[in-house]
This record gives sequence, C-alpha cells and structure tokens, in this order.
Amino acid sequence: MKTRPPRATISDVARTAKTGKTSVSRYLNGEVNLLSPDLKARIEQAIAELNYRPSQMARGLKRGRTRLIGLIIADITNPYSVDVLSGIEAACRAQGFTLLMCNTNNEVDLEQHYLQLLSSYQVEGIVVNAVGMHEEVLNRLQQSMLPMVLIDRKIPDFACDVVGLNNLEASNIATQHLLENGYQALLFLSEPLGSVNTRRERLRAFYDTVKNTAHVQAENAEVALHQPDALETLLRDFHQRHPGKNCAVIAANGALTLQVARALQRLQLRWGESIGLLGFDELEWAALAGVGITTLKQPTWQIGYAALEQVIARIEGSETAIREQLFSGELIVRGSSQPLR
Amino acid sequence: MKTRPPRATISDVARTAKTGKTSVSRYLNGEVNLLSPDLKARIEQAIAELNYRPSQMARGLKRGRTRLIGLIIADITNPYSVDVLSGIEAACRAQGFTLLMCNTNNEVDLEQHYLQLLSSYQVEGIVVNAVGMHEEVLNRLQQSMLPMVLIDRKIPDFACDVVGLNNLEASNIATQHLLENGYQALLFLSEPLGSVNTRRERLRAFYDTVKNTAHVQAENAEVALHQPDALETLLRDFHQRHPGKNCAVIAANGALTLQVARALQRLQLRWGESIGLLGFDELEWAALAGVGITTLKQPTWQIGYAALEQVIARIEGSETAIREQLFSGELIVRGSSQPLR
DNA sequence: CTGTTAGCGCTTTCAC
DNA sequence: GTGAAAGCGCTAACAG
Repeated sequence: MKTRPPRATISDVARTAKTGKTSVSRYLNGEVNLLSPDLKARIEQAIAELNYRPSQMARGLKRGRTRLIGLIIADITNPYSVDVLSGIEAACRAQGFTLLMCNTNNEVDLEQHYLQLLSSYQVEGIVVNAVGMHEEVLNRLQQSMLPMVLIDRKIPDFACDVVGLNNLEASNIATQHLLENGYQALLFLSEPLGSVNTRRERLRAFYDTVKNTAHVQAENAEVALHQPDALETLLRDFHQRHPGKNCAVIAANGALTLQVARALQRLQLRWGESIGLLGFDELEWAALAGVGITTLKQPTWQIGYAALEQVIARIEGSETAIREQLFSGELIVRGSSQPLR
Repeated sequence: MKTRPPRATISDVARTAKTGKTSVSRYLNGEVNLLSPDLKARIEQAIAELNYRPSQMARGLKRGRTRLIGLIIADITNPYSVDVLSGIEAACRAQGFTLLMCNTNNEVDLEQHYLQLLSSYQVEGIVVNAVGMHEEVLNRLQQSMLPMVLIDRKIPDFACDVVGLNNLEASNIATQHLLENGYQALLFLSEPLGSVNTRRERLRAFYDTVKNTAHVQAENAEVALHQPDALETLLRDFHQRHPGKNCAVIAANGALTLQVARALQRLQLRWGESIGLLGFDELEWAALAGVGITTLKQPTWQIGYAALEQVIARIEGSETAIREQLFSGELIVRGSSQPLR
C-alpha cells in the first residue's frame, strides 16, 4: 500500500520557519506589512520547502466563507447551457470563486438532493441555469435562502435576480424578419408554455408583431421535445393547411430547432425552399444544414458572466432592488428564411 | 441588511434533543442500531425542527475524506466533453461523490491554478478529460499525486489509468468501410500529432488497413483547428491531386469534422457526391448536413462513467496494476460515405 | 447504549 | 512585531 505523504499543515510550516502559526496565517492572508522581512523570508522558504497549500476546508470552517458557488443546471447536454457555463466559469475565475457544478438531469429528486448538498458544502451563493428545467423543479428552488440568481427564466411570484434575453425585442426582430421576406403563414413552435415566462414572452411578441400586418396567418403550437411523431404531424398539418402560401416556422429554442429540422427532413420539406425556418439560439451547425438555418443568437457567454457577477454582488451584501438584466439577441440570417420561390 | 439565520450545528441538535453530540453524530453516520428508539426519535425530531444539515466542511476536516472529486476539462465547449461529463456526473451521484469541475480553457496557467485549487479543497481524486487538451498542459499533470484517471489520452511515460476508445479497432472499421465503398484516395486528417497517442494510433491503424488494398492512395495531414484557410487549401489540393479517383477524408475528431464540413462547403465540394467524408465522434447534426455525415460514434457516456468508477476504485485503495480500459466505437453510416457516382 | 473529550487545520482575539 | 490560546462543526477514542 503506497501511502501518500500527508499534506503539510500550517503547524508544519510554523515549525519549519521557527515561528508560530499566527505569523504564517498572517503571511497567507496578505498581512505582509506586519511581518519583519526576515520572518517573512523564513516563512516563504518553509512554504516552498514543504510545498504547503492551505486547506480550504479548514479555512472555510473557521471563517464561514468558502468561496464556493453552486451551479444548478437542468440539462448539461443543452448547448445553450454549455456556453453559459463557460461564461460563469470565466467570471468565477476572475473573482476568485470556485464552481460546484450540479446537473439535475431534470429530475426533481436530484434537484432536491443537490440543493442540500450545496448547502452542506456551505456555498456562498447559487446560480440556476433554468434552461430546459421543469417548472416544478424550478419552483422548489425558492426554499433555498442563499443568494441566488436565475438564468433565462423567472420563478412566478418569487423575487429573485434574473439574467437573460430580451425576449420581446428578440421575438419581434425574428418575426419582423420573416414578414419582410414575404412569409404569409407563421407557426410559432414552443415546448409546453406552462408558466414559463420566457416562452410566453416570445410568443406574445410574436403575435404582437404579426398583428400589424394584414393577410398574414399567425398560429402557435406546443410540443414536447421528445415526441418526434407529434411534431411531424403538427408540421405536416400546418403546411397543408395553407396551400399556396409561404409558410414559416419559428422554433422557440435550440433544442427544438434541432427536432424541427429532423422532422422537416423526414417530411421532405426543405427549409428555404418549401418552408421557412427560424430558430432561437445559435447552433454551430446552422450553416451546414441544407441552405443554412437562420437563428436568433443569444449572447450566452455574457449572460453567464453577468449572472455570476450578480450573485457575487449579493454575496458581498448588495441590498439593491431585485434586478432583471436583459441582453439583446442578434439575428443571423441564413438560407432558411429567404423569400420562397 | 437582511441577515440570514446561522445554520444549525450538531450542538444545537444535541441540545434540542437533550443528548450529546456523539449520539447525533452516530445517527448521522447510520450507526442507528446503537441507539435506543427513543433517543433516535428525539434526534430525528430535532433535526427536522432545526432543518439541520451536517457541514461537509467540518466533516471533511475531521475525517480527511471530503467525498469530492476534481474534474479537469480542457475545453467544455467540445461536445465530446459534455457527453463524458454527463457520464461522470451520473457515476458521482451513484457513488455519493461530488464534482468540482474546472475548465482550463486550454490555458497552461489556469491548469496549474486549478490543480492547486483542487488540492486545497482536498479532493480525493481527479479525472482528467484530456480531449482537446494541449500536450504541455497534460504533461504538467503528473505533478499531482492524487489518484487520477485520464480520459481519452495517455501521458507519455507516466503510469496512470486511462479510459478511452479502442482506437485501432475503430480506425480500422472506419477505413475498411471507405475501402469497401470504393474510395481510392484517402486522406486522414488530424490535429498536429505531437505525442498524442490517440491521434497516432488512429493514424497507424488507418495506414495498416489501407496497406492491404492495392491501387489505393493513402495520405495524411495535420492541421490546427482554428486555421480554416490552411484546411481549405489542404482539402482542395488533395481533391485536385487525384483526378478521376474517388476521394475521401477521415477527420480524426468531432471538432475537426465540423471544420472540414465548413471548408468543403466553402469549396463547394459536396460530401457524398464529389468527395467522401467520415468523422470520428458522433454529432447531433450529422444527419442534417447535406446527405448526412458518416461518423464513428464513441460510447462517451460510458467512458465517463467508467472513468469515475476507476478513480473511486483507486480512492478505495485498489492497488491493482495500471489499467487501460478501452471501449469499442460504432460506425454510423450516412450519405457522406456512400459509393460515389 | 450514551456522553465526555480531544483534536482535524485554520483564523482571530488578546497579550506580550 | 509576534505568539499562545480559543474555538469553527464535526468525528473518534475512551469511559461510563
């Protein structure tokens, strides 16, 4: 049994440097000006010699500050989540925090489990990436009394900082674009609306935008992400119900856009030729699929970064009013939304 | 200033239950059989009442076991990494460990920083997802003396458990497939080989497989991921150098496949029509790009899961010989590798 | 069966 | 300037 050497402790350092733990602690905490150059040098030497690293465990225990931030993600395989994660991660680094990442896989029990876990590790705050999260799961989150910031979605009747997309503006831009390109029948497709504000806002702006244009049919439908058959039927019906008209579909998020593209492919309806298509969320493969898929790109990285800055502000004691930070999306035009015929 | 109520401690529970901390501790650690039903009930009651959760910090400090696993990822935006992460995450859950996730962004300094960080949080072991990791970064990892498992890649001259793909078999299957479909000029494309065993093995099996077939040109090239122009030139040259022959490209990983597809698109070379294409790593959009892209799918989730099981085995003290766990890939045939003409 | 006690590695009064 | 000593919340002997 190859036993690892036990880590050096602050006492080891003190002994080696022929001093007390207090001075070492002071050194570690940057109170260097209080130390004589000689002592400082001895401590430095001892630390290097022993390859000493202070234990965050002990530190956290003593000070109550762990410099840990909890992150709860509903579905890590969602590309949106990954980009956001990347931004959060960068912000953590910049601010000297460490991320405890939990993927709830959209299972309610897990979510509960992780919330307790984060709490037991004394995280100082949590960020919830609600993208793809079931509503029930999200609602349970209120229980946590930690500083918390939501990404993408609000919890109804729960005052909490939120960072996300300016949905009304984005949806307006997207819809307007399709109208300008001569589409006459528009279908707004989303996962079940529930009380998810994101979906509802996008939908509302969609209808509001269309309202001002005569001779345009606007409708919407809700479909579960993992029901390809239902989706296929929906799309076929929509297309057949509007013969002679230019039809277009707006998919309310990236995961759905993928499913829609697959369904259209099975139906042999080519986007940009027989039907228009526009999806929320940029996709790395958007340019490669057929004539390309027009997307509404969110500044995902910035959203993640901003969210973390916000939790930290709360952790540092900011008591300003609940803040809702909205970012603008950007329309990336590709073939799928070109004028038909 | 809305101050949060301080968390209840084990002493609070003991007091409320009118007993000592020891009994509470016993209760927490499942040594329930040693407690009288009455006492047990009182403790249960007190815990519920105070909403008590033991502090992992204190526990870790005392026992030296933090139940924390460090994960080092070079590039979290790589889809392969995400899938692996998902498997690791599931295994953690199953085994009662928590993940401390670090994304090094492929920066050497960061990697060093994180290694120290993980160590200071007393992680019990680390998993390194080397996919996309720079060699220099990987090499530095040897310093850590923690139980460690590598995913995808080995570190030259460093004995360490590895979990990954059976590269020789997979590359053989892929190459064979192209040969059977009548391709006569094959280009194996990878990022700079360096001493990355994964790339070298795939390349070797490629040549070994082709060797047995007469009248087939085999060549390979190395290209950096973020040099689209170089890639474009490379592909154009390759195609033009073999007039009248059926040409095919093998991309050694998913990130590269994306770049190749983009380059071919710019060159107006359509896969499955003017050129063959096959990529390692399954991509969610593979079926949507033109006639579809044939891929060699890795069991990413399983690889992640297995990796975590392996670190845990080491943590639990397994002293068996260094283990190399290889999984078989699966060829997903799509239009891009169909016989041309 | 149950409780007392002594630390885990660190920070922080409080004295010198 | 420096260090001794008292805990942070918990577990693990060791006694009853």
